[in-house]
Amino acid sequence: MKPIRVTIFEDNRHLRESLFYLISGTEGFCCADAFEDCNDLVFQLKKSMPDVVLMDIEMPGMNGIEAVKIIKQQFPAIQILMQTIFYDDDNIFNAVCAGASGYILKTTSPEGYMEAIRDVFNGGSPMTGSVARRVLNLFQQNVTPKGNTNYQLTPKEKEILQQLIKGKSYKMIADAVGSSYETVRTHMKNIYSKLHVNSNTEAVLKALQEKIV
Amino acid sequence: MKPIRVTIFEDNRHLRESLFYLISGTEGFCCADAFEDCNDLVFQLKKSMPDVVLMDIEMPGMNGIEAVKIIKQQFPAIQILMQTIFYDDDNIFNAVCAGASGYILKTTSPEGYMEAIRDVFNGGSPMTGSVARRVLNLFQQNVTPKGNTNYQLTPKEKEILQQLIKGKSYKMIADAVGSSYETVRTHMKNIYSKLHVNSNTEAVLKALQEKIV
DNA sequence: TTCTTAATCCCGCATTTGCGGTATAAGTAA
DNA sequence: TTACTTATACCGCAAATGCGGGATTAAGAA
Repeated sequence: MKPIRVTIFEDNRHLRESLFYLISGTEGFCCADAFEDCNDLVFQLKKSMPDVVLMDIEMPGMNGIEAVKIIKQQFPAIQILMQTIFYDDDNIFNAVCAGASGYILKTTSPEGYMEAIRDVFNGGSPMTGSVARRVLNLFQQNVTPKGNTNYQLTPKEKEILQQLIKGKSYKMIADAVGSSYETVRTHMKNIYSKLHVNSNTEAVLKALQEKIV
Repeated sequence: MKPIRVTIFEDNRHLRESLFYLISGTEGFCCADAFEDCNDLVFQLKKSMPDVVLMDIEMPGMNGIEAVKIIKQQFPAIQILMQTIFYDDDNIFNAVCAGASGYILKTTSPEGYMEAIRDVFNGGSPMTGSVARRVLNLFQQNVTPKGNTNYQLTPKEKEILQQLIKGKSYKMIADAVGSSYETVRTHMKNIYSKLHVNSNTEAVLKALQEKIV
């Protein structure tokens, strides 16, 4: 069984060295390298070829989020475990979007660290319950803005609205749904009235936001 | 210190009773009730007033996801921990959207169960690394559809596009950005040309989809 | 200095849209 | 039967939009 190769990016020297010895000293792991910043990021990674990168978010020079983007672009196979001191929604959000796979706090125990590294390596996304909660909150906010409000659109109206949010004009919609231009206009009037909007852009916006379609 | 009150919804009798005794027998916990289905869900919850609900996804009658929606609507303070046999993206997605706070597998150890219950109670979202990974994947898919294509919009053009996707008319935009109506029209022409669209609905659609704004 | 870009503004015209009517046929609920 | 809803269709008009021009100014780049 090959050991899991880990490369560390962490500006705090004490923590960096502690992690280095922790990882090197654990059966089944191997600390390929440890850097204090992301200079020569790509070059260093090419040399050390890690399975897992342990990335600090707060660093001088290039920050951890930027580094994650680059790593994921250049080495999509590398799993990235973020470590940070803070619970910061923006950072969590950005790290996740950039492609980080796990997110742990620096207060995590040595055993926790090793388990998290093993977990990301095995395709998991280790994160403490509190970080996960924040991710879920962001998820709920962004992915399901609402979806509860009911505008009582008839099937035909929904069909026409669907066409509208594809960017079609009334004429094209009429053609698409097999009704006359004037009929589409009538339906649109009713849709606008039900959605409480008064322009096509507002209708598109509302339809997309509230996932009426 | 008050014990954490837990109510179980789980159709498998063996597991339900095991969990009941596990929770009741653990210091600091109290199993308020245990049901095999979600009939009289609201009534039962009013009676048992739990802090945490342990909810099975696969159940006869009302499924766990529906139940979550109702619970979150009626009792927003109750934390819900989903338990399931499967890793199913759709279920994870739906449960999260419905308002579940944690997601564990039934193969979790008794200690794991208790820790997860404590974690949701304390505002965390316990989930195994593999579940978290699926949530993150869904997150990345839904929240960052693309974002790579670059249309070279100038700052002013972006500003105007931002106003447009709020549903404003040219006149209102002119007012909002402090330019004349005619200037806005000129910018719009350029925006349309850069985005390769030829109507405001298409522009809104493209702007929202590709997160140009 | 010249060239380019971004931002500003105006005109005109054909088309589209928003909104006010009116009206008919089919199906459904009271 | 009598409403009500849904879908259908048309007219007219004011306003908004899309698109073709042209033009000036300030700021940088070559």
